[in-house]
Amino acid sequence: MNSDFLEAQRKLVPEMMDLMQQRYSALKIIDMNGPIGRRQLGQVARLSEREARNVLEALRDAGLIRIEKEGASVTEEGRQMLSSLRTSMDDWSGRNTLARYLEQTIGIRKVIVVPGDSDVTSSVKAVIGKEAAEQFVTLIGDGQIVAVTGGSSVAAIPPFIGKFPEAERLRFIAARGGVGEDIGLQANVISALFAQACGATYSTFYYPETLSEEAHEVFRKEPAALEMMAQYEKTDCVLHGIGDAKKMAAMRNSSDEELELLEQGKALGEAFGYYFDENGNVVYRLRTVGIQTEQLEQVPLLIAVAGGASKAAAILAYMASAPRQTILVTDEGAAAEMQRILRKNT
Amino acid sequence: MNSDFLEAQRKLVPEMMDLMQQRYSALKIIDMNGPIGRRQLGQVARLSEREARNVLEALRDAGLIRIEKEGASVTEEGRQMLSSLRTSMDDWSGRNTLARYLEQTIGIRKVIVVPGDSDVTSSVKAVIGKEAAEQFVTLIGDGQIVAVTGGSSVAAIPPFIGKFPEAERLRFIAARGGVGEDIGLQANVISALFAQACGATYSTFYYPETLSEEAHEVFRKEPAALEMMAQYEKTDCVLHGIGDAKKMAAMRNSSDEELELLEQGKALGEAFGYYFDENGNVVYRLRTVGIQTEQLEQVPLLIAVAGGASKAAAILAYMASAPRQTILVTDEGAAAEMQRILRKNT
DNA sequence: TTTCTATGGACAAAAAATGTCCCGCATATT
DNA sequence: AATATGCGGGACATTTTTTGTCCATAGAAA
Repeated sequence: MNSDFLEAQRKLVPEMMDLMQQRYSALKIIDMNGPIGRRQLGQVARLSEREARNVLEALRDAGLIRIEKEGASVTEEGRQMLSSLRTSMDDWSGRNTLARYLEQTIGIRKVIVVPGDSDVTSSVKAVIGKEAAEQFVTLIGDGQIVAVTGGSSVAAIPPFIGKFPEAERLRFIAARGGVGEDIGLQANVISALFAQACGATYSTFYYPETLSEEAHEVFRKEPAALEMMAQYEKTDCVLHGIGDAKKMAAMRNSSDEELELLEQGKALGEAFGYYFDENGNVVYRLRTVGIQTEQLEQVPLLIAVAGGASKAAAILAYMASAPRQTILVTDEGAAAEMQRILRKNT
Repeated sequence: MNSDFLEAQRKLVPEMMDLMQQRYSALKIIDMNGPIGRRQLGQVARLSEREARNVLEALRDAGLIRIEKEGASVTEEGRQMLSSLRTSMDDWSGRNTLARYLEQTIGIRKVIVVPGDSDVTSSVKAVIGKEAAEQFVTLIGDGQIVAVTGGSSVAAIPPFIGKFPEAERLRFIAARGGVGEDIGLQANVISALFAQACGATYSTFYYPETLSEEAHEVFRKEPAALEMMAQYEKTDCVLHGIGDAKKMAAMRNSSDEELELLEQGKALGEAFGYYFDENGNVVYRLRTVGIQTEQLEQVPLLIAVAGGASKAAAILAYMASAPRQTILVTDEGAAAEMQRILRKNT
């Protein structure tokens, strides 16, 4: 309940959250470090002298701290406030610091961490979808080409995309040819869902995967295939999921030699039909028409969507070589696990 | 729960609360008035064109409104936010607007409305006390004389006054001589409670009420009485309750002629031993040494404390002639009833 | 006593918010 | 069809606020 309220507030008055967190953490620091002075607080909380002073004065006016010659200390009321806000604030601000930690460590544009773990609570996927939808709508420009991949994570986005002004001039395409059986999660279908959700156009493209090498050669030169490959060159935005290498291979009924390759290459993550090892190296790729990793570098808006602790390793594998402009929307379960892995490896 | 959180927030980031309310009410207005423009919204919400513009842009960035050629309208997400915040915000902001309405209508410095009704929930008295204590501590200066009256409302304040720097140099006195039987609520005792709570000094003074007219004359010239009256001249702050005229008269075992006078004069409220009618006229006053209404005008800090719907009429009676610098701390029950009475009389 | 660190005052410089225009455009009205 | 109204958005000079920074001074500790 409280958490909902915080989320709602973050929407309504985003400026407030910074201030609130600043003051709350200052209060915490004052509580722990006994009487503390303005400059000292500034150092600990990474605030300039003036900022520290402002915070201090605000807290004093609120009656939360007492401010005397030997420094500032928390009043009884301040202590009550601290304990009454502890759970919800720490929860919220914990996810925030987690997100910033990942942004810096992975080295990508932005990480958004929603509460929960989609492995445990399935509804968390919808929250990820919602957040991703918001990023997409906010950042997408006019008249652009958007490539989407398959997977349930990406499929969770369209329900949260309403009609917006620029939408009509967008074109959604599948980032690759068809996957396996589960038709609900195919990239083709999902691009249609997107287009339908916001009133945009879309191109379908079906690429039979289980073909012989010769058939592939022929197919690649088909007008439809060439057209698709031209679109990939002009792609402005990619919305994609990240899969666990083993699960993906299993879902795709991969051949024994494929499995062998993945096993030997220690593949962990999968995205766009590429399999990545721990260090982001491509160890295998599906033979299909689709967007290429080199092309990704040129795409200005890249949104990766994946959640659940079980996907942490896969996400990290892909992120090791992901373009800097990537935005990752994930959940607390995956984010926490990613942090644990990263800390272990250092 | 949510309401608690808002209260906590009001303490932690008070600057933002009006911003939040501004945006929330703007969102409500946009929701109701269909597509509405910047200037029009400004008129309805009493915002300048620029302010309206800022609010509009903030709401747009939050994805809560859609802003098109024909004006701004609420998105689905905005509608959800609206309904999810409705109860808590309306509750909170309702009390706020109630407070401002009373400030303007009564014409006093400040009105604070706490949630609840002390007639119904007795713990609300403590909240009033807490809020009054905060006002007092914030606004009281150094080395001042504070006069307090009796009554359970004022008695609810001391528990929330901690020791603060200026406290040692304060002096608490009773605003009048003794009241009736209930010793727990006598002004003398309460001044002692205040002094004890914050480590200040206090003067006791006992004035026997049930004396003949001649005895009064003599008593008034006693050194102790004269000393007390001199203190009243120098009083810097008054903390007082407001009583219902009839109940007070009954509690005081008033004589038949007194009751007759109160009845004829249509006394509604009581404060400092003065009885007031609907228009704030003094219809009767107790024969006792105490602070005078004329002196009140000179007192810079006046805090009136009273709650419960049943006291609404009494509060209004006193407030009709209360000095402008008065701060009233009351509860929702009383405030709502006061508003009803005021609206009926216009 | 000396030294250290604290607060609070002060103030110029920088940054942000505000009021107030105008423009082009769509829609409603005459 | 012509006109008027109300819309968003750009622009800009002018406040108003915030920020960085210095200094004076007062307790606490050494």
